[in-house]
Amino acid sequence: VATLRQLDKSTFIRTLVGVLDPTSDRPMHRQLADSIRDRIASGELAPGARLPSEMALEQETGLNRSTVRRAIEILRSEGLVDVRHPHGTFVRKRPAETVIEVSAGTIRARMPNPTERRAHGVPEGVPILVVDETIYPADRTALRIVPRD
Amino acid sequence: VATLRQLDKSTFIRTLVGVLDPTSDRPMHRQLADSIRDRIASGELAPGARLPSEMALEQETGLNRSTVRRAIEILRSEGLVDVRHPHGTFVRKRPAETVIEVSAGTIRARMPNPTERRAHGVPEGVPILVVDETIYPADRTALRIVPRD
DNA sequence: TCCCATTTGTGCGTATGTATC
DNA sequence: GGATACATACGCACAAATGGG
Repeated sequence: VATLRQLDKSTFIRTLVGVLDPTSDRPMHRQLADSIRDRIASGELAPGARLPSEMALEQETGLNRSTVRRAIEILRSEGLVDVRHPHGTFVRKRPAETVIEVSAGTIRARMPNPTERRAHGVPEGVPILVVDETIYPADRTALRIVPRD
Repeated sequence: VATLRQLDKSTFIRTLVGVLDPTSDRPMHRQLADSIRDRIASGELAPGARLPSEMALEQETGLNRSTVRRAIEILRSEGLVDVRHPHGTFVRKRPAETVIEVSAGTIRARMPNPTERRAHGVPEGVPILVVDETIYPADRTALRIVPRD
C-alpha cells in the first residue's frame, strides 16, 4: 500500500509541475491553485481526498512554502478545500443538503463575519443565505420556492 | 487640509493600536482585522473611505507588513474592503441592488470560481446566488419571492 | 517622454509555536 | 518524546501599476 500511495503521489506532483510555467504572466501561486482546482473539478481529486502536504508541494513544485500556502488559501476562500490542523488539506465534501421551503420574503447572500461563522458553524469560504433575517449556511442549504398555499 | 487628514490618520491609528494585545491568544492579524472590521461596522470607516497604506499600518502598529497584509486579506475575503493596485484599500461601497422576482425554482449560494468571477464581474469576497442555473452576483442582487400569478 | 514617489503584488527565506498521532 | 503538518510572525528584495511633475 505504501508503494502504491507513493506512486499516486508522484504522479500527481509530476502532472502538477507540468502545468506550472515560471515564464507565464500568471503568478505561480495562482497557477498552482488553478492546477489543483482543475483536478478537483475533474474528480481526479475526489471529495475527502487529501492534498500533498505543504512541504511535499514545496519540494516537488520547487516553490517556496509561503507560495504554496497562498495557493491553498485561494482554494480555501473558494470553499473547495478544508484545512485541518495538523492533519492536512482535504477536498471538501458537500454536507447533506437541507431543503427549506419558502413562499415569501427576500433572499440575499453574503460572507459571514467571524461571529456568524461561529454561531452557525459555517466553514471558511462558505457564504450564508439570508432569508429576511434568518441565516442559513449555504453549503448545506437549498431554498425551494413553493406557492403560498 | 493636509493637517486635518494627518490628524484623522493619527487618531485612527492610535485607537487601532489601542485594541491590539500582543499577549492575547488571538493572532495579531486577526486582532487587526477585528479592529478594522469594527470600525467599518460602526461607520467610523464609511463606504469609500481609504484605509491607511500597508506601510502606514506597519509602522504605526509595529506589525510586519506581511501580518498587516494578512489582516487585510481577511477583510477582503469577507467582502468588506476592495484593494485597488496601486491606489490603496477602500471600504467597499454596496452597489445599487437589483431586485429579482422569483416565483419558482431552487436557490443556492456559493463562492464563484475565477471564470465565473470574471464572467459576471464579481468582486473578491462576494458570493453568487444561483437560481436553478442562473447566476447573480450577491452584492447587487436580492431575490423577492412572489406568488405565481 | 521620462523620471520619481507611492502603493500593492509576488516570491523568497527563516524561526518558532501548536496540535495530533 | 518524536515525527508530522499546519499556524504565526518576522524579514528582504524586486516587480507592476498608477499618478504627478
